[in-house]
Amino acid sequence: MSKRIEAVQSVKGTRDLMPPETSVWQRVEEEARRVLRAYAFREIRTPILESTALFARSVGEDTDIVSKEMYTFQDRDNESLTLRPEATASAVRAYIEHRLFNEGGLQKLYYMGPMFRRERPQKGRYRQFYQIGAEALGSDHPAIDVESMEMLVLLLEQLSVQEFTLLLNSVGCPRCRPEYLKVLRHALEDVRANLCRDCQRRAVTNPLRVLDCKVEADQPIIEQLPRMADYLCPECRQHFEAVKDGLESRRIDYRQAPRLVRGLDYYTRTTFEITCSALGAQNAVLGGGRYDGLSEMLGGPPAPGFGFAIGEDRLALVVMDSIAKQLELGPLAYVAWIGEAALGSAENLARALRRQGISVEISHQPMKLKKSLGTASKLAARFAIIIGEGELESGRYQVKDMTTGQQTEIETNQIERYLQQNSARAI
RNA sequence: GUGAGCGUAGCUCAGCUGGUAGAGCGCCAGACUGUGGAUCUGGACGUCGCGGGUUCGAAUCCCGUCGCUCACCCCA
Repeated sequence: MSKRIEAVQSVKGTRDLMPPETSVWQRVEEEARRVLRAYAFREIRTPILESTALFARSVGEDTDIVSKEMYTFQDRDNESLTLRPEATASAVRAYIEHRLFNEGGLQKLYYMGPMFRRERPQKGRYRQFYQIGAEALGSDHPAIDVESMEMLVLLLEQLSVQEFTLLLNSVGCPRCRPEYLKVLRHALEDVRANLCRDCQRRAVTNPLRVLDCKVEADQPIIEQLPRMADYLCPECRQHFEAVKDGLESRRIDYRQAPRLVRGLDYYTRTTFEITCSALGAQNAVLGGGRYDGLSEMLGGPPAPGFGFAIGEDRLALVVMDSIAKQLELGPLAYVAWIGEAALGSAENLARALRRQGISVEISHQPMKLKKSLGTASKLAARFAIIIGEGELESGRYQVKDMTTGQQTEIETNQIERYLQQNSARAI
């Protein structure tokens, strides 16, 4: 007996994006491109596959991402390759490789595409996920930080995202951060016993994480812990103040988040995140910050930078409810033909309209008119064009507006114009 | 990687303490042979996630496995 063949399914943590969801993604990407272009960012496309060393050196050997989440394999010539877990490293690598620093001034680049991290999937977290990111390289001016955040807030507004919070912090630089960590560790030793179980562990493994604890009972203790902001060196402090002033003068709401910690080693000074309550546990829609030493870590010249990544999966999730329905547009016209004699004329009309970029659907099989209109209705077509014996003879086709039920006879060569004029919406 | 919950028709789900499957929505057809969305009537559709075990008998109980969800962790 033959055994039933098991259906192959998508691999864990990856998924197919299907209509109507894809129309939300298209909307998000269109708007992102528009806003990025408005702020003079230009697109780059880097490989998804990179040398493992790139991420080890930039993101950091000891981070979770590098130490346990990367898809890494030996190529046939034994080179170690990795599916990118993020793209800032790639962007900076490309910046160095193509000597963009020789062009002087600021280089503003953006990218979008899939990233890979082998984590346990859950809502808003996938093994293949998508980011839209941008990097501004070649300046450490605080206005870069402010302008980027301004742009992101604009993007969210354009996408009608309602409830979001901008969280801001400074993680200092290689000069002042170690000093703070020492102080924090010391402070934690005294209060450790009173913290929750998780924090007792974090106090040793990753003291910064204690600051991010959500347990109610721990909050009073955490409040009392030393803050990075109080240990910034003069330069970092000045930068932080300038960023805050910039946001305030532009009327951009933010919340200072002394506990906001980012898990990548290359961050310096400004770090930020925008969260959305609608997302649940994985509530960060986007995040980023400054990385003034990254170029040098990757063998390039000094080139301070600021960048961010938007979690497209999460942003799409937030945008979904509000606009998914209104984005689902059917074809502008459905061609309903009656009888084999009308098929040729119907196909000619469909082709002519389609060549003008008008979205048209047509049946390749004979159907009763009733069924044709039912299909047009189901597809949410705006118009149905009816072509039968009478229409063939007169050369005037019936054009029915499916929203009003109104029907008009239109000269064949006038149909395109009629459709354009009588539809308020885009093709 | 750890812990918990869940996988039954295309979708949302019901199925009590084991007696080999049901509803709503959707789909198809007809009432209505060139006019859709409403109504009525009829119809099709299930590897009960997969594999094994217990049993006379398993969607139901047990074990394993895959997947999803939630939390931890981490981050986008």
